[in-house]
Amino acid sequence: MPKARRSPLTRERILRASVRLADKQGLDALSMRRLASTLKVEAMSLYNHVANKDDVLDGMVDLIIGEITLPTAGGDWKAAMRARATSAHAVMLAHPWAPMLVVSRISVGPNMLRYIDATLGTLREAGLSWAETDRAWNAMDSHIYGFTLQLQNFPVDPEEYASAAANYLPMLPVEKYPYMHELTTHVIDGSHDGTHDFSFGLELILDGLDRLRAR
Amino acid sequence: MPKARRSPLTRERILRASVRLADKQGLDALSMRRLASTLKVEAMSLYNHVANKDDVLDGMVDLIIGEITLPTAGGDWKAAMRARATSAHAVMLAHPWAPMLVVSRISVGPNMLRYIDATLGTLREAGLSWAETDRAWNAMDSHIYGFTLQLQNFPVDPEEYASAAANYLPMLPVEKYPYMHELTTHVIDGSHDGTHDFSFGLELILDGLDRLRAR
DNA sequence: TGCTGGAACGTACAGTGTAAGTTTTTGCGA
DNA sequence: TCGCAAAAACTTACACTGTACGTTCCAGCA
Repeated sequence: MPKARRSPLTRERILRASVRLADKQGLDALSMRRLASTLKVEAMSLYNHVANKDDVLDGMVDLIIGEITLPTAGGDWKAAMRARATSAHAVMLAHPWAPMLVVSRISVGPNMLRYIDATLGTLREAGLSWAETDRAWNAMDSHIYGFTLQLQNFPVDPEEYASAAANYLPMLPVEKYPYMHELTTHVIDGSHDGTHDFSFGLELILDGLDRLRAR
Repeated sequence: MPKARRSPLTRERILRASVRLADKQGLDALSMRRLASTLKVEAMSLYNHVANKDDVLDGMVDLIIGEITLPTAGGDWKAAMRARATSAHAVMLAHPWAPMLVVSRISVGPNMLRYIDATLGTLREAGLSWAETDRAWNAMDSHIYGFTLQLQNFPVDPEEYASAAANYLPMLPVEKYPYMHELTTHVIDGSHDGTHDFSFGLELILDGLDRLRAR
């Protein structure tokens, strides 16, 4: 008689479940007990496969970094950088817990290392010096993480933003905060949609790098 | 007989103690009980002056935002933006817990509002449209927060970095991560100090904005 | 058939934020 | 100076956290 054998717990399954849970319920909801329960297991059983909660978080980061499309050196470096930044941004929007986690720990997972190496390679082969490559990489990543983190405090939908702005307006008296007040009115009346454009800052950086390269 | 009267607890004192504790012991060490004990008081007494822990965190953010030197419109906008970005960066280095908190919550404290208003005003008076002002502000802040957050995972001291790099090198086999490997060797031998320069990315953005303005 | 190693389980502990109830301290009017 | 009300501190309690430690179960091999 074939007994219902429990499907084996693995590090892989645990990490996938973590990502799913954090995506759906938020990072705060990710506790070892809750994670275990989604896998129909007790909390302590997880520790047979992962070292501790930090290990889980590290694993989650490397897992989703693997979703970013890698740039390839040799072709149009600007297009490659634009593509990788946009992809990274999109991945982090799909996993809102990710940017916070990425910037608050040193990641040395295989996906992360490959991702960094591909980025450095593209910049270097585009003609930047090593120091420029390092700083260009850092500047672009600052934009990616900084922008994505800031975006998470804003309603993405322009209409939603307009109505949210209307609610905020009373907190912004003209005499105290004249510029915020006026900017907000422009958002409300639709003459500025208030959308923060990821590519705006990105293109400033890319153009600047291009001029650096030309010299 | 004059009894030793306890100095009165206030929201102000609580927030200052929070900042001090977080500066010294890190944000993780900031619990309501520990915070209370530094004030020689029980945890629940704090709730007579602050709504809850989130209120404390919000207050801490606004407190340190007040340390940033405000830009003023009318003069050299680029110098003003450079000064405010550098000041913001410096403040966040002095309070390493700050950037994380700032980007993970919507701040509407008086200091924050004044800070934003001054920034928007300077950009607007420099000749940018409202949409450009909004996006320029966002791009610069992305750099400030993103850069500062990334910096916190790196040893600040170049020598420290060089020796840390030597430790990392074995994790970066040439055949798998050729570019990271070579960059690391340059850091080790001192031909590139590995320092990530805050002004590098900032100037790229400022120059880009200047060209935008000129058009 | 019995043993062994691995994996899941159960219990326990120190810590968290904070609701609710109790006691102490303080400032003020009589 | 006294008495009292209100403010503020304290105490207890609860549900939750990560995880150390010890027990139990079970599949695969001798």
